[in-house]
Amino acid sequence: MRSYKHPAIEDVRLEDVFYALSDPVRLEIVNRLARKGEATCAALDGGRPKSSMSHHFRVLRDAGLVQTRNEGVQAINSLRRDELDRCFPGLLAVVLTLAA
Amino acid sequence: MRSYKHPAIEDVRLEDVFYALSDPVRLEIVNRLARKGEATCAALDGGRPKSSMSHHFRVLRDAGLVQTRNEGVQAINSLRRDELDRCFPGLLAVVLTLAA
DNA sequence: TCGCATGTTCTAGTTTATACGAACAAATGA
DNA sequence: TCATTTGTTCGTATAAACTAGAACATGCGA
Repeated sequence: MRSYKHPAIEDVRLEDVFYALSDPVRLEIVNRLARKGEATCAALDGGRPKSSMSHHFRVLRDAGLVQTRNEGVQAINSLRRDELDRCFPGLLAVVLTLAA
Repeated sequence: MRSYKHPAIEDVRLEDVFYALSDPVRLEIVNRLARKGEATCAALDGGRPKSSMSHHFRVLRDAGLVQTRNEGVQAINSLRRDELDRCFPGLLAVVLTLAA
């Protein structure tokens, strides 16, 4: 459980972001992270297996939406708000408004 | 070449819209339609085969993004701007700004 | 009526997701 | 040191997408 790859936000394509958001589970994750600020993977599984959640978080990381850091034994996830706002101004706000 | 299925905009889920926009070809189509207002399928193929374009337009229709009507032998496509703005306020504007 | 143009539908092939169990890695605490 | 917890990685099975050719339907003009 160590070393996550986070792409430079400039390398993220708009299509990648849309793709990441096209799955209900991931859209829910983004929505929850926006409200909670941070959350572990386990806190957001809906009874889904760990491997499935790990997969979805990875897609979100690859799309530049989520950043993950380790804290002890757990992984803390949060949105890359500032960077997203800089590179895709307005997008996150609309997504969070509509997904709420 | 007749009778297209256009879902009621209320039945369209946000994920469906994101999914439709997650393909570069389709994002390009949406972008072009926004500028041109209307266009036939043939006008927007980039040398791609007709069947591929037909597929992408169908995905866009199913996601509520595009409406198609027949005019003689050709199919005229356009964005469902007003309906999208009503059901997903702000979304199209952001998409078109960022995809430009 | 015949031929042409525009798209759709069908089908197949290849690729790409998704889901999930099992094995594994790392950190923590007993 | 050993068991526990959290999450990753691997392998595999199933489902869905993308691409594209071929056949087909429709409308129009010659």
